[in-house]
Amino acid sequence: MTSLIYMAKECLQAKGGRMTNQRKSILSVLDTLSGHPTAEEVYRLAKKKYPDVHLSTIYRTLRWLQDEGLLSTQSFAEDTRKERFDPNLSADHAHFLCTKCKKVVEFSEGDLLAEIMQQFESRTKFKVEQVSLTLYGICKDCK
Amino acid sequence: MTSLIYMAKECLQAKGGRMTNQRKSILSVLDTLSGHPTAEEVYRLAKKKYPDVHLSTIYRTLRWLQDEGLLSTQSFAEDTRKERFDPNLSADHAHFLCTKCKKVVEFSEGDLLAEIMQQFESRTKFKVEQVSLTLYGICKDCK
DNA sequence: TTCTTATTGCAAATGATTTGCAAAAACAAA
DNA sequence: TTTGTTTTTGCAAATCATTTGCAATAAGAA
Repeated sequence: MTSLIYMAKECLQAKGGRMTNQRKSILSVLDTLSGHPTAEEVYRLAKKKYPDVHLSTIYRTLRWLQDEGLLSTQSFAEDTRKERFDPNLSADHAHFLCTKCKKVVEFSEGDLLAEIMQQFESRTKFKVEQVSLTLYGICKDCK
Repeated sequence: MTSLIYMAKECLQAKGGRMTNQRKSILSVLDTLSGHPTAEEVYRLAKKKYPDVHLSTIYRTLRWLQDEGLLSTQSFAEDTRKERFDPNLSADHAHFLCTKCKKVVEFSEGDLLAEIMQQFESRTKFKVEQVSLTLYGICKDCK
């Protein structure tokens, strides 16, 4: 799997964009992180590598990566107003959110999701383009 | 199925709350509405019945109904910052959102959702308390 | 009708995210 | 390396949905 940094560089080259220290720090944070961070979380971590990044730069960079299709966003019932950024682009995964520790766990569920889409399409004649499946509960560690 | 208005009155009686004209107008809007309105939408409709309602009263009433368990909230990828209020309390339904006309369609899917929960629980040893399934696409009318 | 206390209107606060703009930094070209 | 062009940044102010404090209003019991 190619890294975010690499893919981002390709986008920049294609459009005459520039690789700044700020972007480098943000990309490396996203590359090493396993979860679904909020902008604030990315901000805190990116600051360790490049203390002068401004929060608005985090937002701009995250939004840019999203526009380039290198990142998707989720919002969970826990806090619907706060966006979470998901570097895992494969469409065939679902999420589990622990309501205690707020941890997000991904699980690939490609077959199931595809089946749900097909069933619903044939039953309703609607055209389904995307499925979002999220489970809420308590993770093993918190039990 | 008992109406929202009726259930709300019961809640009021139990706790010495009061049935105001504002609440009546909001409840009747929710009772007749079929979709998943935002606070703004409830506001616009409630104003027709009781022109002096203030938006903050809408929010307070919606939140109150939610706390009483008579309403649940959803947020959809279309606009993650805006909450939508769902008078359908049965846990066993999923949503389809048309990305063109923003219409929300509910479909009962109890068996499927229960099965997903059980499968995931036995596979991961996590405790699943809630499942949220949302499909996005184009509805029949918009095709 | 009166009294108590829940509820409202309003304006101001909040919190996440976005935007305008002048200053700073990339990178291409010289 | 210096210059020039253009992208990107920092910062402060704007936005937008939602919440809150408080004095004024109105339910509903007595």
